[in-house]
Amino acid sequence: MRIASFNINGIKARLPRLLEWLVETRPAVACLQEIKTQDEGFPADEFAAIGYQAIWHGQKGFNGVAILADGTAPVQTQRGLPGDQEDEQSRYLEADVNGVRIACIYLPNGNPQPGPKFDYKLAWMERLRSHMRALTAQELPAVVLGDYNVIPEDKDVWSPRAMADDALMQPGSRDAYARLLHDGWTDAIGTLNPQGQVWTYWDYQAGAWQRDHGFRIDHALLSPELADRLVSAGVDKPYRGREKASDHAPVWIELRA
DNA sequence: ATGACTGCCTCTGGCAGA
Repeated sequence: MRIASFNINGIKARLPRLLEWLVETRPAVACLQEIKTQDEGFPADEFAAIGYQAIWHGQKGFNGVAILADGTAPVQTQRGLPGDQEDEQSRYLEADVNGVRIACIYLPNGNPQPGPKFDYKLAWMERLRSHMRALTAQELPAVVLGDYNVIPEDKDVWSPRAMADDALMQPGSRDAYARLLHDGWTDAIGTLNPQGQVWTYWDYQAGAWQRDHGFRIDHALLSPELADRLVSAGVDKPYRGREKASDHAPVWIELRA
């Protein structure tokens, strides 16, 4: 069973690329981030035409997440991250698919830091941790995957020096991410690539793709119940090099049965 | 070098992204 995540940076602009990727790699589940559309604009029919059913949480202009499942309807278990009634940003969606709890996240970027956007990021990460602890308490086979907007360690970025002031790799961001791992969650791609140097994002600017100036910010965290079933994990890197590509590449995990 | 690109909604320039 393959479960994938793709920050698509605009579902309208990216639809042909997205459909192509689904047909070519055929994940059982695909989590999408940055759909950048209101609920009414979500192209559910286009996905149904290639055999995927979907749930989504849109927002006008930016953010927005969705969960697609091959040949079955995702059963929604949560829409929006709990813990703050005031938070109206669409960054969290959760569903059960084939006995696995799937949480699709688009964690706040946090730049510029310091500042209110960074404070929001850290507060969001605290809320995420609380909710993930609730998931592990239920002893569910669960995966929380998506764009975490955190570079976990220096080996996960082409140049720690160039990125030193970025919100993605501040100690506060990294510590909050490390706490999730300490709680018992397994970083699938990180665990299978201990040497680092695996990227999931390359900036549009400054020839970052051509120079392979990337970093790893899209992650799949597995609950203890699911970690035992991990077979492999990876990045669909070539999709970053196609025409009209997203600035992220898709990431995926493969689970036993 | 206060650089570089892309998408969105549109006050077609300003914001957001990372």
